Amino acid sequence: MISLNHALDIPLYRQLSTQIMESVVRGELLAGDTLPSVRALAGDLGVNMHTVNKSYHELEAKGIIEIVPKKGAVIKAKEQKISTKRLEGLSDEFRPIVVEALINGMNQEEIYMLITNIISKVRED
Amino acid sequence: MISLNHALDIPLYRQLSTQIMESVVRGELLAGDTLPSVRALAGDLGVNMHTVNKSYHELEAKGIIEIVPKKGAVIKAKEQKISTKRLEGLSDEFRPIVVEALINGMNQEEIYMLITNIISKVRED
DNA sequence: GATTTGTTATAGTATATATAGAACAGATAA
DNA sequence: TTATCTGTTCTATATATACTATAACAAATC
Repeated sequence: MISLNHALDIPLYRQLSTQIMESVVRGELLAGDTLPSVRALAGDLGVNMHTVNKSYHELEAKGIIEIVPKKGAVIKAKEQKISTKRLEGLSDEFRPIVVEALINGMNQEEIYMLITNIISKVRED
Repeated sequence: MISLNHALDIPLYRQLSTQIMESVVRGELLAGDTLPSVRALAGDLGVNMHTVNKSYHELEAKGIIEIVPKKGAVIKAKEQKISTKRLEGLSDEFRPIVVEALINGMNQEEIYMLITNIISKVRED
């Protein structure tokens, strides 16, 4: 179930993208599955159609779904090997948070455990 | 040396905060050291005084520096144990990026290696 | 033929980011 | 003491982003 929180300082369209990605990671959404139409999902979530549309296009840019005009959004098969470019992008995103962890006194091992806990949580929910 | 990139979609004040935190992690800035005045640093970096001021207050909110009005910004001693609240905050920040890594085909071990590489880079620079 | 689809366009509001200039009061240095 | 520097506060402007709202279009579907 998807739930958006207007109180967070995380954009609604991004919250939606992340939750759809988590569903894919959990195996709830499989390659070939179709996402609801932008209007239908917007109605369910109580947000504007354009907000859902923005999320879908973000997911398409990440290579997670394929949007077929006049038809729908389909989950793509997971990639086997991560591209160097995407790996660099992830590194840039991880870096400032890793720095924050280090400055708060966490060592490498503790960061590993935090990552492990997060992966468990994602798979649980 | 601090360098801000106007082309990135990362706010200037946040780029500054992150780079100061990296200097602390590297041991270039030690507890008790004083940061340049907001006007002086703004002049060096070619940005507005308020931008530096916002960065300093962000660092103060994170517990990294202490701003003494009319005097300056001083690096605080590193905390020994991370608080539960801050750990939850870090978890929330890590989560969407971990999900992105997983969805791009990375497994736990590969994420570990990425973290290790990032830590090395931060300490090198 | 009617509905649904993603797309495109226009418009409005709110917030965030960054700049600019001015003024204040306290601390520091000459 | 005087002058300078400090962080703070205020007003103002410009731009970008986020979100909503409404409308219309053409193609696919029922």
